[in-house]
Amino acid sequence: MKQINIKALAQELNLSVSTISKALRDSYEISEETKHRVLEMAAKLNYTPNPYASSLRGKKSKNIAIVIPEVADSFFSQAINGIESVAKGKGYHVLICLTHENFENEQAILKEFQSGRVDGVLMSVSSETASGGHIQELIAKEVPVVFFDRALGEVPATRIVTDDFQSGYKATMHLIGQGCRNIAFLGVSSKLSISNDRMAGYRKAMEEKGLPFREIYCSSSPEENYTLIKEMLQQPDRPCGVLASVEKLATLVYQVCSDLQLNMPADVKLVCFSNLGIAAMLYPSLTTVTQPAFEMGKAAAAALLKLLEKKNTDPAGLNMVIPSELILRGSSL
Amino acid sequence: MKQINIKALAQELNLSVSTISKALRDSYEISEETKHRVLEMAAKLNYTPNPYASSLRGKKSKNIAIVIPEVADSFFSQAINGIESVAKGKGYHVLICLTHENFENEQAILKEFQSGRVDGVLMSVSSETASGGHIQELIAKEVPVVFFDRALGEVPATRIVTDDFQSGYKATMHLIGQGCRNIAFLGVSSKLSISNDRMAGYRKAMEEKGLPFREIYCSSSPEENYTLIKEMLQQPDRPCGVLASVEKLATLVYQVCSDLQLNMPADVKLVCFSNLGIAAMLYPSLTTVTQPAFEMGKAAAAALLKLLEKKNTDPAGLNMVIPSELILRGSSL
DNA sequence: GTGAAAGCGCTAACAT
DNA sequence: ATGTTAGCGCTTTCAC
Repeated sequence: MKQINIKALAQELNLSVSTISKALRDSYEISEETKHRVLEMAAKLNYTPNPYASSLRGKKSKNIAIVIPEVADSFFSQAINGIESVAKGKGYHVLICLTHENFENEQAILKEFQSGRVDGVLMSVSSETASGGHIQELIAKEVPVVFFDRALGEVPATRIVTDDFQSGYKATMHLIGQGCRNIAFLGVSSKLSISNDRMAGYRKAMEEKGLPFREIYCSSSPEENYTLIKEMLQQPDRPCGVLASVEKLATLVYQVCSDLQLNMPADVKLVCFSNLGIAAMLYPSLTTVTQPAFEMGKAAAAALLKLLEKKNTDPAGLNMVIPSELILRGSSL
Repeated sequence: MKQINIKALAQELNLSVSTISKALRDSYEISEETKHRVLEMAAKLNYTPNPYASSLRGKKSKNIAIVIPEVADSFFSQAINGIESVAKGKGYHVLICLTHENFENEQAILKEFQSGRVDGVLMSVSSETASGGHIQELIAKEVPVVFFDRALGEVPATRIVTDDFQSGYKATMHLIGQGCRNIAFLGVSSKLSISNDRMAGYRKAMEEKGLPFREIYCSSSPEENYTLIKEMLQQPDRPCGVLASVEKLATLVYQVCSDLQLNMPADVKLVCFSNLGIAAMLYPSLTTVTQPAFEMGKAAAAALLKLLEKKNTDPAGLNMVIPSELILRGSSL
């Protein structure tokens, strides 16, 4: 890297480094004419400020991190776009870090952030994350953390979520309305907020109708999950309705049904929390609880930037709930 | 950010900062015992080195960037995982930057990288990218660039691609074999290597069989593309076979067929370059040219790290082609 | 085997 | 309105 720096600019213009620095930052102390000359020369020499130097100096990196389990998920990829759209406007850079649903990875990433690499963190916890020590530790080092979608109850921080409970309830009621009495809930992990809230909604609906619960916790291994779901659908009293809490599980239900020659929706009706654009083109088309992914991303980023911009007041953070939408399609009709 | 630094460690242990620094980097100059003490104290105080300070000092950031059009694409999300898997092993951090298929965005991102923010760049150019000045400029500043999938011909750099020409040929031959004579090719942009190579394969096949070309260039606007595809499929001599060069276009074909009440595969047969895991569950299931996304990501990252690690010899870079696989499914049978 | 000191590029007091 | 200077935290000679 050969790099033009402020010193080079200063020499070129016969000015001091501080004048250049101030001019570049549009300080009121500098005359318009000088600013102009500096900007011109900077453009001419193709000057790009060294972000490490100013981060080191200013203790602000203008970087924020998105910590999520996976990028190959319709919800997360849309949420990323929402986050990006607001971060970019405020001059922040976005680091995307993947935990692969693994707690150790998540810990390592957050540990790394204690170094000051990022000014703040937006996160959706991994399905293995049961405790929030690593998050608390980061917050203690004054790096603000905002949860979106998957929050951790024990950590007092701003959280932008959707109405998981309500959606779980509505989705279940829909399946019951379609004649299902034996309905299974496919959860991701007993630790995960979204999974639990969605399940609580499911339970409420089942309870109201006097129907028995049937809950299956899946792991982060597709192979294991495939087996779990297959076993479930091979039983004599197999469920006729399935509510899948995440996209990856719905895909497996399709696969298992195909392999077992079960007919959707005749034999098995399926509803899934998903933002898949091609849900309508699946066979059968997939009934989804579609989350406001882009909006959630935007809201989360806005909340984080607010925390970064001003000394915030609210210690526990705000709590925002954006509703999801149940979109009925062939898999449950 | 309150942060434990080397100085604090030094005071705590009654050693000098340089000794600490050397101990942490496992220098041969430092006694085993001291190293041990330092490491212990570092762990105890939860020390995390300030990456900005060492980047500033060492002129190496240990960051690499992935510059891609979108993250909501099966190929890219798999490639990211491949890249990550090798970067992590070598202690590199990965920045994911999205161009949204926009040339100005791409320029701005690469310009930014002239600052030394990253040590190297892995990229798949946007569909609007026609010239490589911005890339050349970055390379001139000694930031190595490696292309994966979408390369730019005019820029001499390492490129990891798949056999686009061959795959385009094979896919077209398959459609012809299924009885299609009127086959349309949906390209992304006349500028894009992958689009052109895939199209060249298509042309070769069509030429061999004496069939007329029918090529449509799509934009980056889904709405425009929908209209384009709809118009194409509404014509009296509508194609009975379609080869889509990217995933996003295939989705639109499904949509248009559904809206126009056209039957796939009876009325329209479709083949698409895509890595969608749920291709088999679409209706009809989608015949795909599936790329070795993960492997390409790994290979690209490995190539970049090699460039970073040693003063490389090869100025034009290496050229690696990993073959794709044509997977026949319902949409073309 | 350990320490002192210079300096990476930038910013912000504090002069002038 | 412009310049001087001290340091952000780290690495790396060079000395001891």
